[in-house]
Amino acid sequence: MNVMQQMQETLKSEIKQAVLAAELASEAEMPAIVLEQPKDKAHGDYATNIAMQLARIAKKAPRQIAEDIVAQLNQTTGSIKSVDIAGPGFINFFIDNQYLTKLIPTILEQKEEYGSSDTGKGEKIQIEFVSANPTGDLHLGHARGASVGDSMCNILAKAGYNVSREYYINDAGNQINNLALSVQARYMQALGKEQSMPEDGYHGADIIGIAETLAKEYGEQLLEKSDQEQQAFFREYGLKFELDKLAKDLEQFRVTFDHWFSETSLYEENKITPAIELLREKGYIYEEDGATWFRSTDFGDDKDRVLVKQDGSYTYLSPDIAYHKNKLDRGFDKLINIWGADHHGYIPRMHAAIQALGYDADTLEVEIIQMVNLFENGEKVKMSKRTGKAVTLRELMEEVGIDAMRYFFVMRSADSHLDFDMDLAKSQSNDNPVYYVQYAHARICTMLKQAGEKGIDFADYEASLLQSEKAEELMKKLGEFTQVIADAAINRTPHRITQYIFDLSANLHSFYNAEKVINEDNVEATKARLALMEAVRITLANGMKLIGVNAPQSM
RNA sequence: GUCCCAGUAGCUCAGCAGGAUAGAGCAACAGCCUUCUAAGCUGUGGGUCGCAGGUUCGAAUCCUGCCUGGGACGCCA
Repeated sequence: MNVMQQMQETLKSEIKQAVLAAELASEAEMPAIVLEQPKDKAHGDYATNIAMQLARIAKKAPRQIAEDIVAQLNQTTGSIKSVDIAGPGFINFFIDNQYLTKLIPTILEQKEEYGSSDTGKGEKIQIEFVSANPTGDLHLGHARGASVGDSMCNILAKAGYNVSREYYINDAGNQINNLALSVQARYMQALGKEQSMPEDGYHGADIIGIAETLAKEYGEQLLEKSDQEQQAFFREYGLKFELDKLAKDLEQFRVTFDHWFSETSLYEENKITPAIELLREKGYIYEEDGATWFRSTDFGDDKDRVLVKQDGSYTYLSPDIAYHKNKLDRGFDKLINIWGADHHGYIPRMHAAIQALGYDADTLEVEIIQMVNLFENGEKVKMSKRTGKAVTLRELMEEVGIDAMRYFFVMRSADSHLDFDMDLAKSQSNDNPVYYVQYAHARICTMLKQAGEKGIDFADYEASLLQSEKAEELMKKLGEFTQVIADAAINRTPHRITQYIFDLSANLHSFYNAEKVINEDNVEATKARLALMEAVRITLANGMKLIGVNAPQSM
């Protein structure tokens, strides 16, 4: 807890004591004390609506209640400068913000650790994200999922959760057979032979690339194998190629995983049938029309779901249930799946499965990432995985740059559709918000460097010299960082981090324009300002790291 | 037909475990570089928070219905 949070806690407990002392409510009736930061400075540094909340309990007019509270308030603690009653009954607190200067040594000392908290209390959370089929290139939607997922992991870890990142490899279904057939067809074509693509084949350029490599390396050798052997070969080769490429692209995108979990392993280790049998023992399974059904309607699903088809093969749901059972068996307190919006209809049956396995529905949390629309030259770019003409993650990284992409994909709330404006993301201009933030960081680096060149060492500084309004605003913003991360973690809203670093950057730029940091005629004040700058730099860098954006020394 | 998401300034979006005069960026307009990077700053204008009810001292925020846009509703994955 930093000084700002301590300050707020002190204030809350003072308010509570005053309410009790005024006999307005008993301990049991006491509502949660809400402190907010008013938008208007005339309403003080903090305000509470407690008087309105108590109106019904105390059966008095809010303004009268507010007066009773203020009369009982111990104003000598908590740096309270003055207290006002305003509006319908708000109590406004004006604080002596000198206490904020204590933040600076804290931040300089904690460095990369600043912003951490134990909010999560070590809760074991597994986050599964991306999990794109290894049948082609990652596209725009995956890129958003990867950005949001990775940022969420970083944020939760920083807020004290024990996070495990996982990628589920769909390497067992029909799509992999199609992959093998597609590679085979392209291989034949590469050898100059007439061969049409399978009906649900993958038309991406990457498949053509695989085939050309194979044609070059093996010539017509592979045709000597039996059709079955060829299938197996193309399947394995294609899968390995696609997986390596996925991992490499994601790593370049600054997204890594603790575990890559193979669907095939569920088959190989015979995990699926036992999972179904477990549900059968619990009475959630029945046979009908030659198929095996899961009675998911017991848990609010629209209809029951088939687990084993008439032909004896599993539906997709079966390995998924086995997979989630496996996750739970690994001892996670909570599972978070990050899915594209097109899979949201799958949520009720998955929640049903979790409950049928004997867990609370909210043990599994599904975060839905809404669709991304790509705009170029003011026009919407149509995407199609079938024709392979979708814009890929790799192309975007080359064309747009990773920093801008990572920033853009988390800057909106995940449940809003995102319009990705290529021209804006590419533009090296002040229209591009990622530069605004990076520029703030680079500006500070320049100042620190120049101070160093002038021989100014701010190891010993007196933070209390920071008394200007702009400096105070900056420090206030710095103090919010830990709580912002905690809120972003609890609410699973990584976009709050982009908002925060944008706001902090705005404060920095404003400060920069209002005050000259390095003034050799006043070395003591200069040192204090340099320490503040370093604190801002650390906080900005920590924030950018959470969303996978680089913090440049210069621009 | 059922379900999910969205509808807030000209545009793109925050705000939504209820709070005071609803915010930001872009666009428009007016200013600020002999001074640490102007990729910056300062200011102005701009809103029936989709519509209609309801709950409340108080609703953009919660509830109900409706309208519009997007998506999902397979013994596909």
